[in-house]
Amino acid sequence: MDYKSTLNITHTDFPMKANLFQSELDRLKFWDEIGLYQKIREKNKGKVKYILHDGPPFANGDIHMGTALNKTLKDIIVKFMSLKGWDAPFVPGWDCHGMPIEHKIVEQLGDHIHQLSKVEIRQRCREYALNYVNRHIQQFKRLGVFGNFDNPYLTLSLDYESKIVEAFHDMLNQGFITRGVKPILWCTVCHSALAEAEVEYASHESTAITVAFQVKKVPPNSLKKTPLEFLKILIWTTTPWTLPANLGICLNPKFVYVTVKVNSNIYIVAKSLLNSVAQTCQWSDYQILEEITGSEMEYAVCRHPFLEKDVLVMVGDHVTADTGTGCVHTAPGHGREDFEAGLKYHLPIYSPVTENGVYDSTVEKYHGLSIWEANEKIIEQLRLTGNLLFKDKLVHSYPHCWRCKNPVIFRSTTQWFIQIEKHELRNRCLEAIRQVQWHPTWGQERISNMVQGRSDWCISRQRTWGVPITIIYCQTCEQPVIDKQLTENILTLIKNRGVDAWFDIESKDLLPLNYVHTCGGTQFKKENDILDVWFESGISHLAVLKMRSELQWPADLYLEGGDQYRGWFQSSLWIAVALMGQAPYHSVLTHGWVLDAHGRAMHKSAGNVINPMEIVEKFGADILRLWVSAQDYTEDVSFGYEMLERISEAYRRIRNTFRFMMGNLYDFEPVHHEIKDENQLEALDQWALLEMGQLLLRITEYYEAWNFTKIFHEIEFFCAVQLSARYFDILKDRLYTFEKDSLSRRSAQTALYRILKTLVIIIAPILSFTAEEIWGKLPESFKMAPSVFLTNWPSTDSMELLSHVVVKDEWENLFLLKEEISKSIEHLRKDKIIGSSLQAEVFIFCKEDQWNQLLEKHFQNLSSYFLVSQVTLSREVPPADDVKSTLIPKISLRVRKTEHQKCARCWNYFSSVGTNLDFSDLCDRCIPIVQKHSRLEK
RNA sequence: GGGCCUAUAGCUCAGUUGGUUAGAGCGCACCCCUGAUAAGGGUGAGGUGACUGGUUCGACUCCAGUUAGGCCCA
Repeated sequence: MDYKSTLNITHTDFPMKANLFQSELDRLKFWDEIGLYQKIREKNKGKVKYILHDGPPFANGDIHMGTALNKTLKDIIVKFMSLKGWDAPFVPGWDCHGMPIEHKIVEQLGDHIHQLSKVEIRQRCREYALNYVNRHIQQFKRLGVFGNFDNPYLTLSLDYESKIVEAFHDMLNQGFITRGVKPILWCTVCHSALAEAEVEYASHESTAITVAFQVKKVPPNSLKKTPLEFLKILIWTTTPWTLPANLGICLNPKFVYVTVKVNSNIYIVAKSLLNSVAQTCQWSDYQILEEITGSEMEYAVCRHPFLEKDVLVMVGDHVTADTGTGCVHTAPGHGREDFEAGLKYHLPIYSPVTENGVYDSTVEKYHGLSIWEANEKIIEQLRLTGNLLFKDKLVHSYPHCWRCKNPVIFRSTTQWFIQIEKHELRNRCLEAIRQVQWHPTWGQERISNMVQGRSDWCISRQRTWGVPITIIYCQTCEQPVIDKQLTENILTLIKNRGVDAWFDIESKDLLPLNYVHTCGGTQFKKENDILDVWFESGISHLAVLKMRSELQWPADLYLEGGDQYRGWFQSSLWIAVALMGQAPYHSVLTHGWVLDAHGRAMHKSAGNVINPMEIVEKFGADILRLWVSAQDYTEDVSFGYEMLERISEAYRRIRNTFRFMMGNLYDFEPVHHEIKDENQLEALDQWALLEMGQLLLRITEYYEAWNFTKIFHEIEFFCAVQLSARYFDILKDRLYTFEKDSLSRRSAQTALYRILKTLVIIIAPILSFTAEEIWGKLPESFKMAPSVFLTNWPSTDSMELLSHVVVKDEWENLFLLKEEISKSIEHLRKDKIIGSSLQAEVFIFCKEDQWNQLLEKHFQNLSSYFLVSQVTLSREVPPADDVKSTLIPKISLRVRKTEHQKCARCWNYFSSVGTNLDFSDLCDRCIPIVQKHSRLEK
């Protein structure tokens, strides 16, 4: 007879196979329909705010793995805080201005660009940026990210732009912002400044020369054995045309230099480069006179090789010993490192080259001559003065203009700067850094070093797509006009018409009527430059946190990749400390880079780039989210398909665990069946609920500590070991074969019901789609809200009672013993004596009181806990030859095949099977149930 | 070249202040079950702790260096 119909077999329409890609779309639709984000806002209205301020990604291209990691981490935190009862709004943002977008548009337009006005070009850029903002929004939503996507913050919005202009003028008026000069990449053919991304490196032939600078003066006590009158420092350069702008020579402070006698001359070169210099200059015979370190030569003075001026000897770590002489010709107006050295030694940033690449009047000798033509003349001049030691052609990689393909130069131009030392700004930033919680803690050291070491922040860019630097100059004296009314007019203009208005308006329309500058000038012009985009994003805390009523300043948390120590963390900090006197964040959390399976960075050229949307399509967003949670994101994280397989396995295990619980609760009505008094629950169910409660406590802590990896492992362990292997396996007998409405079965269901409801909420911040899918499948009587995200974090009320009733050590011991029994049974199985463990009968020999107390306490249930036919306890010493050894020293075990018959209904091997003549294939536990069942059928 | 970071089983991670035989889950192998079934259970095999040297009675843990990799600079 088939007794299956008399069992309580699981039933659920929650599918085992997730088919995430499709089912996630249904969840998205559901969230959209009920307006979930707004509902969460309403639910937590009035609660304490928790502000995670989103750093704006650049509105270009599709999102990459790093963006996916970043937004998912933020989303997990925001969802957890919301469930925990904080008012945690999330306003996503985008960085919309900047060179890459402008570059794309300029490329698209080609020559047509000359027919368009600045405002028209800007309109194209705006459309381009907005298009990508929309793409990003779709992609973030697809990842399951919750936020105010209907009203994000955009750096190109009118509100935001006017806040940028306002902040700029605030800082200008407080003296933080000033003009200065700085060398930048410059194309002398296009007459324009270039960004690093706008140069192409190509092969170029230069003339490399070795030049001698006569030493005039050395620091006291530096050189003792070398006569000064013949002493020269040798430099090597591939840009002879920069020699007129030379103001110094840099040595490496740590290098050892030598003075070398060659015929009647004495030269200084780095010791390690002496051989190569001697070879290059073809010295047949030379003699080392003395050694000296670079730092000992600091502040020596040399004579320029062909101009009437002295130049300074400096030291810098940028000086290398791979080529040249170890002594570096330094023209602060024509190179980045030269510029830095010039600033350090207070040299002028001298750049005597005009925008079309000819010398200005300060270089009398070559005035009006192109720098390319001057190269030969300068070499000739050096030869005449006897300071040219060697000349050669050198083919090397050199920057060229991306548009006209001509070689570019470094040339100094007037730029706007934030003065790092003004009003103690640097020190105040360093102090503000100490007030912030940095995670990981080394972040504090990292950003402090950067803040400590950086030079003035150049905030001007010679581009079109950005927020203009709203300054008016007097054409007579070339000075910026500082006037209160002017500033107000500018701010009003921008607030009303946006920054595009700046490009249309005449400067006289902004100035008071008949304005005369202090110098007497009456003609004015507008600044053409725009602001660095880092300045724009750096004011987001002012433009967003301070301006939106649902947010607040400062933020509780900034969470970005480690590259933002240099970027947004810092730009935001400088501006906040300057204008607000403190950091714009209480805490900063950073994550690492997403690398490929081999730990290499993802690059298009390496062909190892993985697109997160592809992963979503193939595996589902929840798999990606689970992957995020499994990683220790404080370091770089690897992404590979083996790992994704592991993650999918874990996902299936978690999903099936839920499926089992749901399948066994099909006939459970909480109002009627839930056992409210924990004391009435069966011991095993009490244990399971205590485990659940303790897990809840730990997981809550881990969420609060942003330690999602631990959550992943805990959840996986709980599902695989605590529930599936331990609890459910024992429970099946009770759930399937006991009378439907028996107290024992309802006890098990009560536990499952509570575990299910707790677990579904605590996985929701990570497995958002699956949690919502489960929630949707729960009977209405199980839940008090339409979405899992509108519930509250589970309570731990029952914990106290349970922790008194349940002795965890007892259970750990029981499970340990079960493991030992399994090992013993494994031998019988290997010998083909039994198959299922239910066929085994166990004898436990133990003389130890504590163990016996424990075993006797649970004696009624031991066979069900151990999944065996029968357990016999004995205090006697077992016969030595018949005993399986065990890891528990005080206990010996003996297992053998049972002699009992298998009950056809519950599959247990009980002594009662076969004793009833009417039901010869059933045990005495099943008989009344079958009888009742058949009565009901009649 | 500089600042900061990383290196523990095939994968993801644990490892209290240096102290027995370095743990877990997954995967893998073998077995069982067939009433969670493209599921479930059991057992087992996997680690020169990147490498080298030092401190120590004792080092995965502390120190130095090397190698490989990452971010940001230069």
